[in-house]
Amino acid sequence: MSRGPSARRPAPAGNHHGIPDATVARLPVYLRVLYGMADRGVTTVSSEELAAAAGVNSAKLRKDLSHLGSYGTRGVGYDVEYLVYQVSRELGLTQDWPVLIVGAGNLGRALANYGGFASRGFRIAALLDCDPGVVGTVIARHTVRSADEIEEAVRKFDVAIGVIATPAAAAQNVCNRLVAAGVRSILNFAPVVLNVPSDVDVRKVDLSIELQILAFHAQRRTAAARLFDLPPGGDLARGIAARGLPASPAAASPNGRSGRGARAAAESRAVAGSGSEDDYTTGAQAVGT
Amino acid sequence: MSRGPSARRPAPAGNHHGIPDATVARLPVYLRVLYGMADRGVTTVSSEELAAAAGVNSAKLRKDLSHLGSYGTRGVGYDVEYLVYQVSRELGLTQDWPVLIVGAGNLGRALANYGGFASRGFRIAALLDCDPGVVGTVIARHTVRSADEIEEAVRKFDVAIGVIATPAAAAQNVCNRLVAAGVRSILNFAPVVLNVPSDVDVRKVDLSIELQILAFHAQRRTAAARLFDLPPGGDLARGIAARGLPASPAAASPNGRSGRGARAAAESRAVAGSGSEDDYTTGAQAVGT
DNA sequence: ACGCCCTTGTGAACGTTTGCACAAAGTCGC
DNA sequence: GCGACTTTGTGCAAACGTTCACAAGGGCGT
Ligand SMILES: NC(=O)c1ccc[n+]([C@@H]2O[C@H](COP(=O)([O-])OP(=O)(O)OC[C@H]3O[C@@H](n4cnc5c(N)ncnc54)[C@H](O)[C@@H]3O)[C@@H](O)[C@H]2O)c1
Ligand SMILES: NC(=O)c1ccc[n+]([C@@H]2O[C@H](COP(=O)([O-])OP(=O)(O)OC[C@H]3O[C@@H](n4cnc5c(N)ncnc54)[C@H](O)[C@@H]3O)[C@@H](O)[C@H]2O)c1
Repeated sequence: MSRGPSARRPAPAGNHHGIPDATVARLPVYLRVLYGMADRGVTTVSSEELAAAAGVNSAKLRKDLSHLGSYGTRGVGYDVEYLVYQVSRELGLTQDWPVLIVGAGNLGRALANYGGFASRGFRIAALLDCDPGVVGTVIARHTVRSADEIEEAVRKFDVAIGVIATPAAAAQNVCNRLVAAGVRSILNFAPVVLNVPSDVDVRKVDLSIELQILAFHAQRRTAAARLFDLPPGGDLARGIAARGLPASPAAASPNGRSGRGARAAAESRAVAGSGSEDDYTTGAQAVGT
Repeated sequence: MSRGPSARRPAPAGNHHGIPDATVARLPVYLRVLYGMADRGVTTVSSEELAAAAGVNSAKLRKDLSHLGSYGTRGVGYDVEYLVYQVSRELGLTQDWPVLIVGAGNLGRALANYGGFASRGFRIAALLDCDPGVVGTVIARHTVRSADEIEEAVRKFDVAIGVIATPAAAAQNVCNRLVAAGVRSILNFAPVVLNVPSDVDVRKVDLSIELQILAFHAQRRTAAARLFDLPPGGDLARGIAARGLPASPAAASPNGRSGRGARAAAESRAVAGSGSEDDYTTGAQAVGT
């Protein structure tokens, strides 16, 4: 697995297995919307309505659902309850998934306390940490166990999904142990590229990356706003690209005036070494997801 | 914005703006790896090495970097420090980004306490909550303010990025107020599809969706393992698709024996109404990201 | 000064995803 | 029972993303 390109069935015509990744990623959204509708007493929904609620194009929604089978009724729409069942089944949510959380720090605790965790069949099997001061404490009804017990916990609770919420420096090691213990699905919160065998499926959640993507677009927006302050063909990027770090650090945020005001450029951070205790890296694993 | 399809420049030949979204999403990973290398004293890196460390194909890495300009040296590779600077600049990280966090619960607190937050120029401007019991308390050196002050805080701190860490039921409302106050970049942790004007950029982080995607692949894996227990052309999905909920609830996990043992199917959850206090939905916004 | 060798940058092929548009299929009113 | 109307399911083309493979370019040894 490891959601890289590599393995994926070419999806032969009579496609019953081989649901596109893009579709799989949207099914949980549809499911959440469907649950909401069921709660409000809606019994039937058209692709148009469902698509609007999920924020997608209705054709895309129909194509997505068509991968699961023909569960709609032409002229009417989809039966909400029935569709909930079908989507749940396809996603494997009709069974329970014991989840092991490694790292009971800020994030691990938040996850353990999170109610929505259990709502789709994910059950916290155990919570591990290596800090003797934390081991033994109780978090959300779970007594934190020692990180030495990874293998034991995986076996004992038949853990299928491991969550890594340790500092980046420990993540690869924890990952290796989870994999060695038989875990094949890992959700990684540490900002590291994990190195895993190809049959292991890793997904990452990286807050910092999300913020950086937002920053990119935000910058793009304000850059567009000052579009007319610059020479028409002007290319400020290549202008300073004559190699050797830019003459003036301030070159990065030229002609100040912009919507949000060009704040003091934090050059030292951008130019040289690390920024946090967290930086770290090794190995290879698909980066896109 | 709202990273949906809609707006994106066709990227005319002389492409200097219009970096593909897929590339933008990977730049932060490259950046992190580069920082790590800089810390270890590496001064030069080839696309092959950098790609391996980031877990991507080297051709993809080169193409990604080529969108920023020609910053490599043939026969040699890339200068680490220089590349760090260029990627940072492209992402808009050479300026500071004041971030406003709304919702100081489990997650909001974890975010506020998170050190790596500040490492790329993201600075927590303020932390808001609506619970009188929480307002006034101090979290990570920030005194929690009242959620009534959204507009004021946005103005006062020149907030560009808003983080929503409230329960799902409050998210759309908070979002509306952030947008009205001028925030154009939002990171949403609540499991809701936010409805925003097209010039607002929303990214979501949804733990539950990630787990569900993992569960899908995990199920697929174990299904493959029992491949030979079923009739060759057998299609258990359509078998019960003759409408009307499946005769026997257990139909979802037929012939038990599978790698991980078919656990008690949580039918009640899968079939009918909601599962958590969180389910909720409205509006439209791109679902893929 | 020259040529070898290494690595970048990119053209072109391929696979995946999206969205349009419409025929097929079913419902509902009469 | 039938015809009009609604909505699904899908063929197709365009957009987007990934990967291969190699020519162009630059450093370095001689
Ligand atoms: N807190 C956030 O908002 C946030 C946001 C994004 C990413 N992250 C990432 O998530 C991870 C956890 O963040 P956090 O804020 O909870 O950090 P934290 O320092 O609060 O907690 C980390 C916990 O892991 C434990 N630990 C360390 N090594 C371990 C090991 N080998 N085995 C088991 N446990 C071990 C520590 O004892 C500590 O309790 C970090 O990698 C961080 O970069 C956190
Ligand atoms: N904790 C997790 O691990 C986790 C994981 C995934 C998703 N989420 C989602 O993140 C969100 C926050 O999760 P949490 O665990 O921190 O919840 P929480 O209940 O611990 O905290 C929510 C906080 O938001 C505050 N709040 C409520 N309405 C508000 C409003 N209108 N304005 C400002 N503040 C308001 C509450 O007072 C509370 O302090 C939820 O939507 C949850 O579904 C949480």
